[in-house]
Order: sequence, then C-alpha cells, then structure tokens
Amino acid sequence: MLEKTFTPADMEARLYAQWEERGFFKPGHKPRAEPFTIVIPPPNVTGSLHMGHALNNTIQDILVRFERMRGRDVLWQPGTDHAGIATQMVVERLLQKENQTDRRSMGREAFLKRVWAWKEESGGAISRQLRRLGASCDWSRERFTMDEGLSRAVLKVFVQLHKEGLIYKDKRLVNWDPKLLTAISDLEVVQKEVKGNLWYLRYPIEGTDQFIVVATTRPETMLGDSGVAVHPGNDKLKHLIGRQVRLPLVGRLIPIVGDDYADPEKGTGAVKITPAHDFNDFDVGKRNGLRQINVLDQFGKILIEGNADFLEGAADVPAGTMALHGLDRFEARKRIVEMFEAQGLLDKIEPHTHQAPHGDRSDVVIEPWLTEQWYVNAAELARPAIAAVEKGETGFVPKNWEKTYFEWMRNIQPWCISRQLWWGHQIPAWYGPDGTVFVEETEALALAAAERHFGARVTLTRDEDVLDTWFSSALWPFSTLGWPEETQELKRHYKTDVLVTGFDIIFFWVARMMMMGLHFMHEAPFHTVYIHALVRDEKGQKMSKSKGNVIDPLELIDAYGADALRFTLAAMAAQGRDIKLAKARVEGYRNFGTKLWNAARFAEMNGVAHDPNYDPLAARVTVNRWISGETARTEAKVRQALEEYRFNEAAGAIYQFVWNVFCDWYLELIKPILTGTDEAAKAETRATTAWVMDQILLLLHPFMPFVTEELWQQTGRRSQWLIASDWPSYKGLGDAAADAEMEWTIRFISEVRSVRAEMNVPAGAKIGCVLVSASSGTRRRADAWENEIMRLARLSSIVFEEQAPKASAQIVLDEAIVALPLEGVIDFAAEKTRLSKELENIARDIAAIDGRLNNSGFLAKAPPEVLEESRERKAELTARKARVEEALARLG
RNA sequence: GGGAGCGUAGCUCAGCGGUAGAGCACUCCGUUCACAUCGGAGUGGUCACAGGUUCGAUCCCUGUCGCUCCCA
Repeated sequence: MLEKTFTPADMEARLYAQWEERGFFKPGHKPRAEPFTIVIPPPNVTGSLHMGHALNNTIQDILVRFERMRGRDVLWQPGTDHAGIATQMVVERLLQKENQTDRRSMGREAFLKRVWAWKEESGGAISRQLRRLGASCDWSRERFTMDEGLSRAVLKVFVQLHKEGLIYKDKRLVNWDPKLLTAISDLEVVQKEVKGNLWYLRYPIEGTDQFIVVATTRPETMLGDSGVAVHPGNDKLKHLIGRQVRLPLVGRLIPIVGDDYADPEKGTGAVKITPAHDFNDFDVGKRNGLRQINVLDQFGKILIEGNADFLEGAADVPAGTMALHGLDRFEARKRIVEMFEAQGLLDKIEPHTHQAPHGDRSDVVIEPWLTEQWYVNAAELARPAIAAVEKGETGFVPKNWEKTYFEWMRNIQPWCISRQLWWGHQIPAWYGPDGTVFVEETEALALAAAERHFGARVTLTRDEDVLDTWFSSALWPFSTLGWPEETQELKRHYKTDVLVTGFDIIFFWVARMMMMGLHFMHEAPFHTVYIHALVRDEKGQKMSKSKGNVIDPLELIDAYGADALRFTLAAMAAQGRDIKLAKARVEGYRNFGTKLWNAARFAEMNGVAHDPNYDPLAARVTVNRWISGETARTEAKVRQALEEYRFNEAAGAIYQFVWNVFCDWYLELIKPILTGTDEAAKAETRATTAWVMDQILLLLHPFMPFVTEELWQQTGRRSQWLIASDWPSYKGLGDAAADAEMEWTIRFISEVRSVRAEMNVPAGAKIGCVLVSASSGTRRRADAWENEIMRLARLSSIVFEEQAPKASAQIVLDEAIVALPLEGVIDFAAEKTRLSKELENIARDIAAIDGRLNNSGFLAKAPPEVLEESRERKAELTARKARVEEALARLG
C-alpha cells in the first residue's frame, strides 16, 4: 500500500544507491545498440553544486535517461577538473589558516603532496552532490584531469604540437597577475569599470622651451616611456614628428613619432608610448622601432635600480626618481604625479572612468608584462574547427551561437598556456646549460635528445611552469576515453553525441575541444553542442556570493526533492533565454509530484493493478479509448520535443497530460465505472488506468526519475526497473469518435459548472437539468454519460424536453440547449447579462470573420483550408448565436 | 565602438503569419469516498512604440525607446 504522503528524502538516496549498485549507469548492456555518449563538463574539483551545475546536469541526465530507454548504449562520462589556480588558492588559504605557512616555504614537492591530500579528502563533494541530483553518470569511469592517463595525454599532445611548430615559446606582453604571480590568458581577464583620472603631463621638447602635453591614466608607467606618438594627420601636432622629448624625472631622450594609433580627438592628441606596459603601445613601439623598457617587477613594484634597460640613455637620474624603486605601482603613481606637479609639469587632472583589466580569480588589476611564455598557435588549429561547424559536422543548438563561435574563432589570438603555478601539468620542457630547450614526454627522452645535440651528457633543468587548466580540459572528450591508447571505448564512443554547456565557456572550452579533437582524432568531438541559459535569481541578477542572492540547489533538493528541482529547470529551459528561478516554481512542481503520487494511490485503492498482457488497442469503453489516444499524443509531443532539445515543451506536455487530462478528467470520469456494476467495463477500465499510469511513469522518468521509479516498483511486479525499461511506442491508438464524445462530455460539465458559479448556485446544491431540442446523437451521449455528468456537474437528473422550463439558466451546447431550472435561485437580471455578454462576444467574433470573408484579397489569396476553416467557424458561430438569442427570448 | 538577445496578464515565462496561453499571485465558492502540496469558477493583455511587407502581423522587415549579455 502506498504511503499517504510521499517524502522524496526517504527514497532518493535509496533508489540512487540501488541504480548505481546494479550498474544501470554503465554502458555495455546493449553491445549491439548504437552508442550514445555525453562527456560531462567537468566541474572544478574544488567546486560545490550551484544552480548552473544543477541545470547543466539535469539536461544531460534527461537526455541520457531518454536515450537509454530508447535503446541506445549510453555512456555518460563523469569527472572533475584540477582547476589549477582555484585549487592552489584553496590549499594556500588552508595552509595559512592551519599553520601560518605558505607554499614557498614548504617547497614545491611538499606543497603538491598537500594538494593531493586535500583532493583525496575534500575533492569528491561535487560528485556526491551530482548523485543527489539524480545524475546517472557511469561513476566507475570517473576521471580527473590530473589522473595518470589524462596526464599522459597532455604530455603527448604538448610534445606533438611542439614538434609540429604549433606550440612555441615567445617573448611578448602577457596578462600578468601581480597577486597570483602568474601569466593568465586573455579569457581570464575581465574588464571592470574603474573611476580614475586622466593626468595631463608636460613633456619638454628638446631644443625648445615648449612642451608637448600627453594624457594618461597610468602616470607611473612613464618611467618606461620610449616615445610619444601623434597622428600623422593631426594638423596641430604633426610638425613635431621627428623631434625629441626629454623625459621628465628620467632625462631619457625619446622621439616623437607619427602613428595612427594617436587619436587626434582623444586627450591632447599626443600619447605617451610605453611598449613594455601596454598592449597598444607594444604594437606602436614595434611599428616605430621604439625600445621596450620594463620598469615593474612581478609584484607590480617599480624596478629601476640595476635595471639596465631603464638606465640606458637616462642621464643623471635624480635621486628622487631612484627612490621610487620598490614602491607599489599605485603608490608610485601618486608620487610621480606629485613630482610632476612640483616641477610645474602637471598640466591638469580630469576625472576619468575607464575599463581596467582585472584577474578573474585574484580580482587585482592585471599588468601587461613582458615575459617569455609558451603559446599555442590557435589560429592554425582554429581553421579546421571553423570548417567543421561550417560543414555541419558539429552543430550548435540554438543555432545562433554558431555566429558567436565563428566570430571568436576567426579573430583568435595566440593562446598563452604557461602558468607560474605549481598545481597542474608541469610543462615537459628541459633546458640545457646554454638554454637550448628539449621538449619530450619524459626526462629520459629529453636527456637523450640533449646528448645527441651536445654530443655529451649534460644536466638539464626542467621548466618550472605548468599548463593552463583548459589545456587538459581541451582533451577531455578523448582523454577520458583512454587516448592515447586505442581503447574499445575510444573507438565506440568518440565522436560523442552532444555536449551540454553554458555559453560562458564556448571560448574557454568548446572551441578548444573542437581544435584539439580535430587535430588529434581527425574528427570533431561531438555532433551537437547544446547551449543552455544562465540561471539567474528572481530579479534576473546573476547569482553570486558577493551579492548574496545565491540559491543553493541542495537546499531546494532538501526542501522539495530532486525531482521537483529537475522538473522546474527542465520546464524553464526554453531556448535562448536566461532562467530566472523563483522558489514558487519549484514548489509548484513539487506539488505535481504529489499529484502523481495521489493519482497512483487512488488507482491502487480501486484495485488497479499492472497487467503485462493488457493491450490498449483492445479497449472497448469510450473513455478508455479516448485516454489511450491522449496518451499516444502525449508521447509523440514529449519525444519530438526532446529530440529537438525543447525541454520546456517536453516537460509542459507531460505536465499538462498528467494533471489536466488524466487526473482532472479521466480519473474523475471513471469513478462511476469503478463503483458500478458492469464488471467487464470495470475490469477494462482498471487495466487501462494501470496502463496509462505506466506510460506516465515511462514518459516522466527522464524528468523525475525518483518518484517514477518508486511508483513503478510499488505498483506492480515488474520484469525490469523503470530506469532500464523501454520507451513506449504505440501503433493505432486514437479514436476520433471517442475523442469527440469525450470532448462533448467535458464541455457539458464545464459549461454547467461555469453557469452554476456565475449564478451563485451553492456548490453543494444538486439541480435538475433539461436538454432541449437534442438530436438523437446528443440523446445517446447524454444517456451514456448521465452518471458522470450528474456527478461532476452536481446535477440531480437529466431529462429531455421540447421546451426549456421557465426560470432556467440556459447553455448552448452545439444544437441543443442545456437548461437548468433555477426557480428561486436564479437571478434573472444576472442571467440576462450573462447571455447578452455571450451574444456580444459571438457578434464580435462573427464580425471579425466577416471582415475577412468580405475581403476579396482574402478570398483570392488565402489558402483554401484557412478559407474553409473561416466558413465553418462562421456557420458554427451563427448557429450558436441563434440559440443564445432563443434562450434570451425565452427569459422574456 | 562591434556583436547577440530580450520588452506578451500584477510576477516568472511559453507561443509565433489566420480564435492570445501556462504557472504563481489575486477574487469567489467548496469538509463531493486520491490529493487543501487539493477541487471548481473567475478577474486580468492597444503582445514596448512607429512605419513597412502581406488578403491578414504579437509573429516577418526597418527604425525608435528601454533593458541584458558578450567582445573590444
């Protein structure tokens, strides 16, 4: 017997453990079936489940469960990402708290040991949380980006790309994070609006007593200036091109050059050029042969003492300037401005708001800094990745994201992949005594290569840097399947089917997987990239810890159950729109689960039991034939919607069927049968109810796996678990005559209810009903459904008459009039108003149709079926109008 | 500055060339033998604005206004 109320918490953990134990999540149950493969976007090992994960994994699980039921051999490959910077920061913070130590005093080896220990004890949280959501990944295949196998893949890829010239070392400006002390990629830089100033500085023009005024947001970089640029077409300033400036505070002579970069409209039209500390200036410097003078150290402090580049050409640098050495960049900025002011070289200061680059992890201002780093020639790798999408080998859903993808890929910059961290894949590069680099998969191979090169054994030093985390993530679709080994799984499951992810990591991850997959597997990593929305809070704000508007999915699961959360996310996952999550929605779908549970209880109480031999095609009772057809239509809607990744439509279709068709009408309509005396009808109805319940559980399972599995097991002896059952397919269900009859019956009941409410008939009062001018068909239907109609419309009797009794409310039902004698109850004025209002509505509709039918253009050009439809509808409305007028007349 | 998207019921959102929909909220009624986490009935919309295409536009096109996001 089903419990009176159902409590998700009781069954979710139990069912999940059983599924996992019995191996339902593993592929290989159907070795001959077509494989279906999804690789999970690996969450950070430091992470905990947030709403984005919940949405992302709910969608994947719906697809995976759906395809598993449809007979595909499903692999959902799970795993986590080592998340270089994030993890290193977590452990460093821990060290700081625990014993006030830092990684540098520990040393690299000890620190890494500590990180691994942390990973072992705390790194699994996210996997446990995904289980709570119901994610049916094959946990036996769980991978970690720093696993031995995945690390081997990383080495192989790095070495091969290096040998192919697609990975190289280069000295250029990088985005340097002065807090984390590492280079980061363009994508890890976020632009933030900063309120600052525009400082106007006077630079003396050599050989004159004049100045050229430059405007800058970063006065402290002036120590590294190696030129001043003006636009060659700038009539006011172009005469200065070719002259020299004596750089204040330093004494260095620097040229005034002509370059288009200097916008005549901005600032003064003249701009100071610091090639070592600004990306634009770097390019200007290259074009004009200007020196690159670095004046900052890795912490963002002034570095001028013993700085040969700085001192070269600087004549008698004043002590005051040299005293800036070692100052933080922001402190130095203040001092330099003061010094300019003291010397009368500060022209003016304007408040200025501008975008400044910040590290996405550290949130400090990023310093463009001149260093040697490793780069990937992304432009080269992007070419086939662009072509694959152009040719449709991989398609985005929704399709408009392809544009974003193309846009970025066609303008892609070299990818800086080295990071000055410890946690990550150490770069397999070794340096000889003279700096010659040997890139090999192992130290032994590097030593051998060095010996060949030098003709003698030498000592090598390994590159200290590690790789960008996204480098290993880029290999995820094949590295997790065993590559570089030629495993069975790799052969069977690559190319994968669909990648489900948010648009925020199209560049970080999707693009790079495309590049690496095509280069190493010669085939794109997935057929389809499904891009889902961002989950925002109720007000549309991005959820963030600092705003405090984060909704914790685990709390929602605790409160409403995983099924409710999953269904909510699916129902709101319309394409191309962000999800604004409101708790009330989750509550509503929790109620949906309860509704289903109660429907099952009702069925059980009425002796409904699963019958494996039941065939819905054999049903004779009209209401049963009708619900079977409705079931089949619902299956088609759900299936089609899922095939097109329209999760909200799929969820909507099953929701509406369960609640508004099955519970509201079918179960209500069969009550008289179930308590009646027609044993054959009763038996058939019970069997049909059991069958429909089963179909509901099957169709709903991908969305609400827990409650459906629980009901499946509690409502019959089953040969198979629901998770492993076959998705239904129907042939020949649907009976137009049954549909018409039930539609009429439902309309009858609804109309009577509506009038009762409007006439303020007490809900408990049973009233009589007279059918006027009913055709023989209508009489037959009314006889057939008398009990059901009386029960649901709260009528005491249904009789046939030629005339409506006086003092009755009247309802037009096709050719007949349903009259409700309400002597003493009816308010004639109200009834008159009601009918008049209806008449108005009809008249308006007719007028609209007439407007069309009297339009020669419409008659000539509208498609015939639309024309026909309009005529039919007009005929219907006209007939109806006559009935209502008749009813109105009878009121006197 | 370049790109993408969104303005539909009080709120959150579907829909999309031919009768404008859901959930929540609200109002009224209800202890009808599955369910008050429920049932029944309602209120509520110049589909942002202005043009255009079309026999017909909430839907397609153009522009305007407002908002969001991505990239510089």
